[in-house]
Amino acid sequence: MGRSPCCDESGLKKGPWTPEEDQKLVKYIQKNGHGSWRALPKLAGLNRCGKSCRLRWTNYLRPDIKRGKFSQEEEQKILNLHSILGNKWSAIATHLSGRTDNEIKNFWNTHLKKKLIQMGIDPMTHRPRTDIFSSLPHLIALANLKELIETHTWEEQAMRLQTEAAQMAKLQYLQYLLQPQPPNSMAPNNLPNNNNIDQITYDNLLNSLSSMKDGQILSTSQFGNLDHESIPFDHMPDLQVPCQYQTPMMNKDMFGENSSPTSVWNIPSTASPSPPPQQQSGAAVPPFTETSSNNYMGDACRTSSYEGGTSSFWPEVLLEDHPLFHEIA
DNA sequence: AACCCTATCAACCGCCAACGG
DNA sequence: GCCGTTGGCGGTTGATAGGGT
Repeated sequence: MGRSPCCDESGLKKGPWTPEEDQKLVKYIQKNGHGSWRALPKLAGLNRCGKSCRLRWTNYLRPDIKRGKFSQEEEQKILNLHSILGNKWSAIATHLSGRTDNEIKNFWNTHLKKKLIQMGIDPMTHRPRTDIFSSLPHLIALANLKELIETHTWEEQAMRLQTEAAQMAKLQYLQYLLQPQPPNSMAPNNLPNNNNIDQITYDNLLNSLSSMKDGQILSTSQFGNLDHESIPFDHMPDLQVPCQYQTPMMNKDMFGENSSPTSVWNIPSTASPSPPPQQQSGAAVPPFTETSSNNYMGDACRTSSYEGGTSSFWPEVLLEDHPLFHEIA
């Protein structure tokens, strides 16, 4: 047993492909199909290894490849899929027609990963980060706030502080909504009896996330579509108490119109545990169940028991917990 | 203009599973 | 069942472009 020797063979060309080489490869495959990749280079008159030819074809020359910038819709889809599938780039690519796994991987590593980190969300678990670095943007904002105090009136400071607090609350709410939760979740008694956190709201949240520019720190305007009409901000303080919800395991546009029932984000209106979501036949991804949760999310989902419906999460640092907050206030 | 730094992405590397003799 | 071959995948690298100083 051993690695394929094809790439170790000396004398074969490496590095960027020339237009002539591309032409040879395309011409050959269009005429004969690729067949055995190992045999192809010789047959096509290329001084390359089969692996290099395969990669060039699948990542660049294939006629069905879509090039150019990723759309907001694609970006949102990648975020959704990555939260479920992790770094399974080829699996993610199957849901984005015309995009290669390599392209998606690059896009993730250069854009989306950074964006999530900026938001204080762990790009691997899609959950709020609790380490010191995750709070950096907030601390910087607070530092800026402190600086403002020295140059502004008390009224101006108070107004500014209020805005910052609202911003933090919204950030927390966003993070809370993005928090992966297990099945059989309990609804907190103190939330309104409605289903406001549904697919549309979730889509809005992800749109907010997607529309952020690289390096941008959250601003209140980023949540423009999350107002009192669409989400229960009146209950924001309650979000710090232990509570659970079912989470969306997939977005409706991920698998087309017939997505799994788990694509709807339900907040049960009673305190009784809700049944686990049922899987629809043909769903590309299994429903979120305790036994399969390892494949989806982080440890918390895997290890928690939800029979009794009681658990806690959200180890988020509150704005008022920060020493600077009191110093300013 | 020259240099440096950063972002981007095509291409490579190494590992692994599937397959067939 | 063993072993070699092959294709596929995810991680990483390095060339290049573009922006900033």
